[in-house]
Amino acid sequence: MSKVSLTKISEILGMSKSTVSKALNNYADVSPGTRKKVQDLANELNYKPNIFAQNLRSQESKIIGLLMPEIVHYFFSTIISGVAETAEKYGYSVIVAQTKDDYKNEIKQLELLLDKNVDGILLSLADDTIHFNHVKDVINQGVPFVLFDRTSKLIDCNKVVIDDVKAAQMATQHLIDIGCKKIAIIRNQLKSQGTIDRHKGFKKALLENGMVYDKSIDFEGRDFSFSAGKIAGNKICESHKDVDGIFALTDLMAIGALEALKEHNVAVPDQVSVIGFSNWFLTQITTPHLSTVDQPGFEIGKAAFNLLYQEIQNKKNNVKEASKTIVIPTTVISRDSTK
Amino acid sequence: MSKVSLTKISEILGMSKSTVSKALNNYADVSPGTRKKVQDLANELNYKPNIFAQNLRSQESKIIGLLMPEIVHYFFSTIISGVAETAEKYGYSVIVAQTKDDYKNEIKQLELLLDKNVDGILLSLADDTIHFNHVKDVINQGVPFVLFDRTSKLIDCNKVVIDDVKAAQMATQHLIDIGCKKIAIIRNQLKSQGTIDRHKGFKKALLENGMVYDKSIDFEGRDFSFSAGKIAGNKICESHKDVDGIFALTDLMAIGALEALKEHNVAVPDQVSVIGFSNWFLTQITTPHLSTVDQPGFEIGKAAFNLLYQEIQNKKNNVKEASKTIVIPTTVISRDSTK
DNA sequence: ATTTCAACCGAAAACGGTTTCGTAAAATTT
DNA sequence: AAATTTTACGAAACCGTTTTCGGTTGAAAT
Repeated sequence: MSKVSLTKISEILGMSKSTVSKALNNYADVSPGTRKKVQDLANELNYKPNIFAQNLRSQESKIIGLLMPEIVHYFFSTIISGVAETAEKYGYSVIVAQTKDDYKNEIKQLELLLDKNVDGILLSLADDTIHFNHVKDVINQGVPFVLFDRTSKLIDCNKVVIDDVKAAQMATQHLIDIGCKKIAIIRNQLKSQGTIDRHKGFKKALLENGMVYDKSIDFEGRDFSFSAGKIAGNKICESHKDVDGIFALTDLMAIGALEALKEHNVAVPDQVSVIGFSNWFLTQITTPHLSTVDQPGFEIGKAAFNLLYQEIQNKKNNVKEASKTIVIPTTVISRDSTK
Repeated sequence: MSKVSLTKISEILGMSKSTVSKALNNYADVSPGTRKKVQDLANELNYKPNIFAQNLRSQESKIIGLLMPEIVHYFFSTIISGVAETAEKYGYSVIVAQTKDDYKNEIKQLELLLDKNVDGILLSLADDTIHFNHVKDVINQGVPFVLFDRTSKLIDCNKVVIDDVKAAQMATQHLIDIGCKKIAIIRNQLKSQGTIDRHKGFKKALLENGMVYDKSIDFEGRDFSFSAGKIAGNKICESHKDVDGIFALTDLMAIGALEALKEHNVAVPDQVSVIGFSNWFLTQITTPHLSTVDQPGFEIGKAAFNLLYQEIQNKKNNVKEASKTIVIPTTVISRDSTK
């Protein structure tokens, strides 16, 4: 409990704290004898340098901030995991915070992170964020900063994303490949870039395969939820019996549709194939197990930290680099809901 | 970008940094005139006190560490959320780390948190942690410390838990109340305290209702997984057709059992009722929706932080308090898998 | 006119390290 | 033996705050 400091050690040994510091940090200008004396005593007293003092001197905390829409969310929790594990390798710790998809809160949480003097910030934008001054301010202050997943073209900075267009296209292509002739899409309002791009990818796949995009089986839910998926599923069962494939923009919507199909005694995948998006854990335990597109959160988190780390190094070395965007590849995972 | 410090402000205004500091911190011995001058300039220059210097002075970081077995885990993610939201109210941030249920890693992560000089630590023990010296060391160092969920009687400190015995008893009682006469239990090895207690609660409910505990329908899986639950479910369908109720110690096992029942065309809940444990999100979207016991992670996290905060205050004020254990109430949630 | 007492401000220590620079002693070269 | 270099150490500045403790004013009280 009795905090042992550099000064204390120097007093015990009767030398200056400069020498003690140098002995512990393996400076060349300290004799082997004194070095050993210092290190032995330091070990004996279980000396740990006071990190607050080190922070003050170096002006860095070795802590980064990770801010995202939700913590209780499979995808984002895999991102936390990826960021934390990667950060640890470089001696960094991660402060985690959530915006609850609220613009005002995003501003506040960003402020809180800056107040802690984190060495850098990783952010996934809130859904209703349409002004970006708070983000640009952070960047202009010179704080290393990386956007991931929910990004914006209006912000010039390093980013980590997936190719939603391509991913959605691949998912749709998968349905086509297994023989689906009439494919419905279940989605949210075309607000966020991700939704827009997935929708685009869906239509692209249809086009490239000479199929027509039919607006009447393009279902727009009020959100990304299970119940929104179920409502759409019900409509399909009731009014569009010729649909033999469903692409839902989220796993949750897909599972909602699955339940609707079950209740209408529509066999999956025999009568209708269903594919979701994200590869949440729960897709492995539905009946039938849900085909989906893997959106690798761990990899995204890992890449985001690595980019941020680069920025931190660049800042130290006073080098400027142009912003880049890393695209993490996605893969279609075929399970029992498509065949 | 040009960092504006107290000293800089004092130089511009031609006064001492003591006065500037006092003006900003509303000390009494500074005249209204100078106070205004200082505050105006501080606002104009967008002055933010350097938190590293403050940390060094106060020897506190306003950051706590949250260490738990897994991050990608519904229950634990709700705990992160509860801790983070509560901590924010008191100006604290939360560093999140995971042990991956590994004893060695637990030691390492604990060390890393201490190295960051966090003001306190919240820990949920790894499954294979059976020696507690690393934990006791932390406590003996005087670091505010609270155990939650996975705790140990061998560690004397503040704790936040649920009453597993009672919760399991209530779950079993629910099955009994709806008319189940032969209730199987699906569980893991009786290793962790949680498992032991839930098993105890199960037997207690049977006893209190004059029912016999039948060892042949007590299924021990190799872990808490979906597949372990499914294996048990299969055995029930094949060799114990008289079973009309299943209590699984985790939701995942319950859902595995559900799948097995489905594949054997056993109707849930008409022929067999199933109840799980934890109220993971996915219980709301299975078919049928799974009855379960709510294990309120958010509340647990909230209570854990509040306890830790008390400890931090007590440490500042040099008061010692006896350790206490807070028990967060659980409730049975009846859905479609029991009736 | 002297004492008393607020009111206001600043010097300096403290928090605990790191790092630059100067210098004395020892070792080496002329 | 003198000049030069190397080795080993310490003084002191610095990072940016907070806070104690005096001290200097001016106004009020005697």
